[in-house]
Amino acid sequence: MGAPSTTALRPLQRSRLYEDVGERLAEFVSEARMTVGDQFPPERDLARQLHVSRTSVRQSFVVLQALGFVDVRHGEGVFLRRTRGFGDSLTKLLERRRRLPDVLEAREALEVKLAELAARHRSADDLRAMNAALGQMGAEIAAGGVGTEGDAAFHHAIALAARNEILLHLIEAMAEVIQESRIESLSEPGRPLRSLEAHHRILAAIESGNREGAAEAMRQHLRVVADVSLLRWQPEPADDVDAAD
Amino acid sequence: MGAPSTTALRPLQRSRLYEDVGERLAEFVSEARMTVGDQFPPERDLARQLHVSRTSVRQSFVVLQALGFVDVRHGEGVFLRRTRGFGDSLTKLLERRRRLPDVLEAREALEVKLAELAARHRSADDLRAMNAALGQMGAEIAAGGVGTEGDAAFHHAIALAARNEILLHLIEAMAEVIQESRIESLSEPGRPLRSLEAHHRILAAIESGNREGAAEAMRQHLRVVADVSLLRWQPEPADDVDAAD
DNA sequence: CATTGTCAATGGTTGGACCACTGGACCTGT
DNA sequence: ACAGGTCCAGTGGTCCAACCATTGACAATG
Repeated sequence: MGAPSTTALRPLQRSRLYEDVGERLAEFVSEARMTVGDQFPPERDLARQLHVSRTSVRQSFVVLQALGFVDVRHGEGVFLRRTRGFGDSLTKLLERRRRLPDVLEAREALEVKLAELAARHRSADDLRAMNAALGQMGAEIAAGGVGTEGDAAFHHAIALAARNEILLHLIEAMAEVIQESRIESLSEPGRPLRSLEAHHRILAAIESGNREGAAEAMRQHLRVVADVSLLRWQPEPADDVDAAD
Repeated sequence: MGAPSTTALRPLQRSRLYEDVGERLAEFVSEARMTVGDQFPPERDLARQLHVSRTSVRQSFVVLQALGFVDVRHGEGVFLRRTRGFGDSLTKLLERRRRLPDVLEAREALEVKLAELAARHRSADDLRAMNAALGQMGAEIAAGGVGTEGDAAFHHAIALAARNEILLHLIEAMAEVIQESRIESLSEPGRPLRSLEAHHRILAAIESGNREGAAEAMRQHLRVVADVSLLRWQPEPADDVDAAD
């Protein structure tokens, strides 16, 4: 461990072949000016031209199909299904820190709606879960913690109470990034208690079935959270050139 | 075509092998009580037990990795990354018609926020695109059409103007299903013109930078659309038993 | 002209071979 | 004993060659 941390000796990471192939295919789509519905060259040709096995090409297409970018039809060929964001799946997008403002805005869009729906659909069990989460958060804070677990549990309970699988899926896809901003926010002095109070207001609105009130309480809460997160946030210099916009 | 339509002779459709393997793996995860971080059996073993080639098993894992469910580590093995919704990706969720209310609610959550952001960030180019879309929609209607293309172009232009890649990605993931409801809605007598008027109100708010007004105009517009769609909507009986809820 | 049969093109699957990486067992000199 | 190095079995990564299954077009047939 005594050696200086050099740039040259950083761990070299080899990407998987099918990932590289996927990138080339993305390049090809734009170079060849392909539009939705167009057909790709046969797998065998692509394999020959890229100097990889057909297996690797196929793995790429399997992934691209799973992500909804292409349409693989037995006996016909492979077809382009949508162009936008061919290279960046949601996961990849979320990995970039400099997207934090985007994430916070998206979170607000989803959670405000979730709170509104929760106020409409909440059951006795849902309310119990939310209460338990707040109890947990209080206990965490009393024990000297910042209450991240209780916080996460509360928001999750609301998402479940909203009874909307699509929204639940979307918010869960962003769970990891949201967790990061949550930790930042709750580490601010005085924040845990203030957040806990905001949560109680949200819960009260949901419990009484006040949809607009629940939505508004959630919006206020998230704006504060976002504000704190953004203060600590330093945008990274763009590591790639996405000139097109 | 004179033969009676029998149940037995319906076209049999084979799913892809790696999809079946994926389902088995999902079953395995729950049967084996696997939790996050646990390791899967080696690919070779799985291939032998499932009576498929190792290639097919690998294709499954490649897809599962792309969807974020597993972690494939060269030289080590394959590990479970998250349990939630192993079986149902967003795509699969969206394929189910009986989720229409969920889709419409999710759409409202996203598009209302997009309108608000568009009112803040719109450039001259954005406004031109929106105007062009409304022109196209008007032309379609004048030509006897219902204006679906112009409608789609308008909403897309707003999504672009919002300058939020995450939200853009989310709304695009739902583009297909939204298009279906769009067609239904605009097929209603008198709807195309009424929609066009609503669009003009939204555009006016965005153009003047009135964030709250843009959000509210969009909300009103979508509530009408949702209302009409829901009237025609017939929930399908559950085709699967998801008892857990 | 409609129907049927044939066939080339293309994706789907297989089994086996070999390479690359990881982690632990084992050896070795001190 | 211990630190260090070596070796090796296990595991994922890639390739190849062959064959199966499906599709669409075209020729042969009536």
